[in-house]
Amino acid sequence: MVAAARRRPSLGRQKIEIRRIESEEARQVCFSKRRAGLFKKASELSILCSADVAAVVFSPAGKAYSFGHPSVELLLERFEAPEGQVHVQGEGVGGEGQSVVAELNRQYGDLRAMLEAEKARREEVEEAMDKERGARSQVLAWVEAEVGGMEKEELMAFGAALSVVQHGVATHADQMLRDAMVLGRMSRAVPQGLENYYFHLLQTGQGHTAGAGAGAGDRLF
Amino acid sequence: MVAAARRRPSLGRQKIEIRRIESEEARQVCFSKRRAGLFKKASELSILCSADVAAVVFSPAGKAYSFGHPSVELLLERFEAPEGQVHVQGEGVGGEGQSVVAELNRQYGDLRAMLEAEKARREEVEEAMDKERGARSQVLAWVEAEVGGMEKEELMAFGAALSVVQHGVATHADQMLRDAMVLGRMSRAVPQGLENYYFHLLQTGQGHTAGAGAGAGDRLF
DNA sequence: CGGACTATAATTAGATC
DNA sequence: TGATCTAATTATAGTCC
Repeated sequence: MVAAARRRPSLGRQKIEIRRIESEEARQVCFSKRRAGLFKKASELSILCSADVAAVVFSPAGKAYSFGHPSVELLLERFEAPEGQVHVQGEGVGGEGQSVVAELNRQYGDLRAMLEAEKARREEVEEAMDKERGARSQVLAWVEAEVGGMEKEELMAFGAALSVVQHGVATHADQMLRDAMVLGRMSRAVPQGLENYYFHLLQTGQGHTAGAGAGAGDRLF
Repeated sequence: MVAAARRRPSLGRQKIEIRRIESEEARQVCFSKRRAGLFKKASELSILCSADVAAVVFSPAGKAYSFGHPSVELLLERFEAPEGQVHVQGEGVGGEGQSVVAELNRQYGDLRAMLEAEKARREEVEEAMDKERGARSQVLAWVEAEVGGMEKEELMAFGAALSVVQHGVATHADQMLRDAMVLGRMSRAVPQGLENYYFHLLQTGQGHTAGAGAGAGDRLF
């Protein structure tokens, strides 16, 4: 401490947003630290609560790291065990949606745990989202209007379908646009300002059957 | 202030040793809290570092919870493949996974992979379900979170797809639900938000298990 | 990449409703 | 069983080795 002004050793931990870290280096450092932290948490959980826990992590580079008690393989096997798979026996078209809903509810049961976790993150995201405007708010407004008139049953189906849609969008945005065009006669309610893009990108398209993925939810969805 | 000495509201967090919690009740509470925390950490890791992460937890009662990005099953498949991976098993009950973690961190050879191209990473997304408001707001909340992280291009596709979905739902809500159940085996495409915290509920032993979820075929729409 | 360090952001044990 | 609250324990972002 010779110099008069001693440089502060560190600013201490800084708050960061939960979004991809752009800096290659920082991302790598963070990966190492958090991976270790995750495994530690997993370990503590298994010990404190006598629970079996397995965690697998693939680094961006492709390396695989894992933690498992009793062993990853064993747990994964148990997890994949088809013994629990639900078999929607002959989707007896005769049944009414209601029974399906009931079945769904039963299946998801404790899925509520997930909502719990999501809630936490949602709050953070919500904040950052306030700044966003533009096309986003348009889509939202549109959805809000549409959803507003749906019945529970429809809402569940909608939610399920959204799950699938979202994934497709994130993965193949362009292709999605084309497919969507072909499949739907999107002549109807389309967020303003977005319709132009549809036509703009429309070219070819082979229709696909829409499949919905169930979202999640204790009793809805 | 009635009494002279006001009892302190709480002693605050207490330090605990990492060993099986004897109290049945305390153990259950701890399990819930830490399970949520673990999944959150897993989610953050996957987002911050664009890493693929999967975690499976079996409660002492036998229920299985899981988190996976992109999906547990997809990652498990990859994990099974004999690549240059390193895994460790924690001893959980009775052991201290701590040292194991340290060892794991050290274990890394120098294998690079080709998985890098596969990450269709996304940004932050979270969904919160306000049970108080009903399914409607849940769907909205999800969409809200989803849309917030999309790029313009994705947004366009999303908007396009939405109109199609909306139409389909309004017309065949029941059927869509059914399709969702049959098609979705809750594996591949668990969309963000629902995807990030995509928990799977299993019941070792009896009853049926959950398996549903999102995941239409390889392509959706 | 794994450690070490500092100061601060997050998590969560314990008790309550 | 879940949500809250308080206070203390942990996890870590940033930086250097």
